[in-house]
Amino acid sequence: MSTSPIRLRDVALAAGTSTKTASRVINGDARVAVDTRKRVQEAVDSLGYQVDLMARSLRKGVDDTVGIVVPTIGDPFFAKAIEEIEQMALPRGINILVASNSRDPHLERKVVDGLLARRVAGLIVTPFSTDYSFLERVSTPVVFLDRHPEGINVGAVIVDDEGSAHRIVMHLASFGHRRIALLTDGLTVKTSRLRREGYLRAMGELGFPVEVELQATGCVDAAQAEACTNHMLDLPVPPTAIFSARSETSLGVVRALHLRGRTDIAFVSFGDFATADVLNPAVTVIDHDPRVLARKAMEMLSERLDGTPASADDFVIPVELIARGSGELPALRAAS
Amino acid sequence: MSTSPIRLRDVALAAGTSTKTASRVINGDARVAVDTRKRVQEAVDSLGYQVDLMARSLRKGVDDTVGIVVPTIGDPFFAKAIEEIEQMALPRGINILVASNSRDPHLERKVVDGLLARRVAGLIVTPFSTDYSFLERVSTPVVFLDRHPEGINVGAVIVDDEGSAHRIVMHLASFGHRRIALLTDGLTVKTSRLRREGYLRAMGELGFPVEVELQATGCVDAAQAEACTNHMLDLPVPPTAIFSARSETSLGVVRALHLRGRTDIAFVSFGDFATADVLNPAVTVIDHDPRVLARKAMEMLSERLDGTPASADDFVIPVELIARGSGELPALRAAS
DNA sequence: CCGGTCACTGACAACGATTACCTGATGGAC
DNA sequence: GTCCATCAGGTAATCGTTGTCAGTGACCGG
Repeated sequence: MSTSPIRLRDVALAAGTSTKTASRVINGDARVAVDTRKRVQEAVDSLGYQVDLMARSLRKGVDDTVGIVVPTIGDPFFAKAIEEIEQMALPRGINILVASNSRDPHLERKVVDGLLARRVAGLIVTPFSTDYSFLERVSTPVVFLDRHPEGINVGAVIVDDEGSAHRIVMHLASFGHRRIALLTDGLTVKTSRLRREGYLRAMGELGFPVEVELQATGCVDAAQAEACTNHMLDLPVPPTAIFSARSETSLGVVRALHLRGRTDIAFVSFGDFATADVLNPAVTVIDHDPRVLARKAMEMLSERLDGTPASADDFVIPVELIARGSGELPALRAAS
Repeated sequence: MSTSPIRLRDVALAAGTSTKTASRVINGDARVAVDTRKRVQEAVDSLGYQVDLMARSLRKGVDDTVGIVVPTIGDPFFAKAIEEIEQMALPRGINILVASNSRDPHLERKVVDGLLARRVAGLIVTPFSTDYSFLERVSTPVVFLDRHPEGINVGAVIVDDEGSAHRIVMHLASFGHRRIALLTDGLTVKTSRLRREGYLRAMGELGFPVEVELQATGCVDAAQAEACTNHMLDLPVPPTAIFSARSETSLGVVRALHLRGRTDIAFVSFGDFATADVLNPAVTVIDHDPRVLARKAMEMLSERLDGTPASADDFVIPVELIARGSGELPALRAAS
């Protein structure tokens, strides 16, 4: 059933040349006589030869592969980022290795080490919380996505987390809200910390009281966000507005609000999601587009692969607040 | 900045053994003296040695890697499938290579060849429409996901597409619908064909007229599905119920229905999606869970890697119809 | 005391491609 | 006619690891 694999030497034999010449033809080296080139080409075609990429990579020292590390692959935000990167890599003949750190810093280190051991040409990482100083000893180019890494002085492709969060709160306040709740991922995640800082700064500037019970800072997934939202709605004096700091937690918030029929509560999501504009009211969001971030990250990695040295500066992707209705609901009931 | 990589020979040198013995220690070979093992271990730790997986793979002939080919990575259905597979592979030390065929049969062939050239240990493929007979000449184990492949007599992990589609139509009919519209992907996609067959069979059994204008069979993405839905709603006699054959097209249908305020139209989606149960009315779906399919596929691939021969039988994952409201709306206006 | 088994170890080749270096031929300049 | 530059192509080393096989002592039963 299975045919023995065809090696370069078989091609060379068939074409009546040495492996070196065959190699030259395959790699597009100009210094081969037209006639010889043709013979090799024919041999390649008729035998159906395919380069053994393992062998090539071993010899070259790097694999034509880019590793991507994200917290969870199934999260649509990261899935779209991966898709974008894969699309950009395809024409260059670069394959994509995906790995998740499962929100575990220890595992993250292992996963990154594993990819490095594979001699990937480059790495795109959404850092979770590890200390990344070990990467300074590594020559593999790494680009950080969505979060600035800790322990290493390398730039990342990010958005203005703090400023955007600040803006969301200001937006809600302009519609009369004072009791504004915050839902974030765990605070070990850098983006969560920054978005919370923006929230706190805005609340401070507005002179609004910052209440602990209005901050849910451990919402890892939609289910937890839903539980937290329900809990807040059950407070003696519930919030009149909710700011969800991640699109995945937003799904949980939406669920809670809709299932309880409390769509009168204002809501803004940091990050868009499917059906956000279909819900009633449609959800106001910060347009945090993973594709744009991913594209820039891959561009930077490509440059790095071509020799451009790493920059320590972050690249900040501008984002917009898309008002769709849920964020513009007024605070009907006089705030506490 | 970048240190020269540490090779096995460096470890062997430091431990005062041969590379072979060092290799034995690293691979957990029992036949090494305790003392020697310790010395090698220490050398590994102090030097920070990491196996060069390229070299190992070349030597072994296979790479500890599984390739996954899907139409689009960003589609939540496939993203979740990839996630599940990655999670299962992680403890086995297997890495995941993802590639999309971008809905292009020609590209699909190239992508698969590329992965094979990389000597992946195995492949999980959602076939798009290529003739897969070329895989019969290949010894790499392949498991097909979600769709039965053409041109090769190998089983796949699928659901009962035809039967489930039939069931959806029957369900809608039981609420008085006769003018039931169908939205599918292109008919070159096997699942689209089968789901349409189920639709046609049910319509035939019910004695309902099958109208061409109620079948949109080229809805590649949500945007096209939205356009098709709008077109159908503009018909002189619009459908009273819609059956969307993919969760991604369902997003487009939902969009059209909600933006036009036509949530009185019954709707069933083949495949669940985020916020499906939050919408008003909540969307009735066939619970076509990518994780379950992916888990089974990876289990089959694992067995294949351990030597179990391929089976020609499909493995059919049972699915359920989850009634949430949208599929149980009555056909108010007397059907044509 | 000898042959045999066992535990441990190392030298060497091999995986399949690329590449540094080299050879032989050609042809034009002088 | 000789010499050198240039081109085509070959030989062998190499990438880092592991499989094969051989070899060294130690220990055991007879």
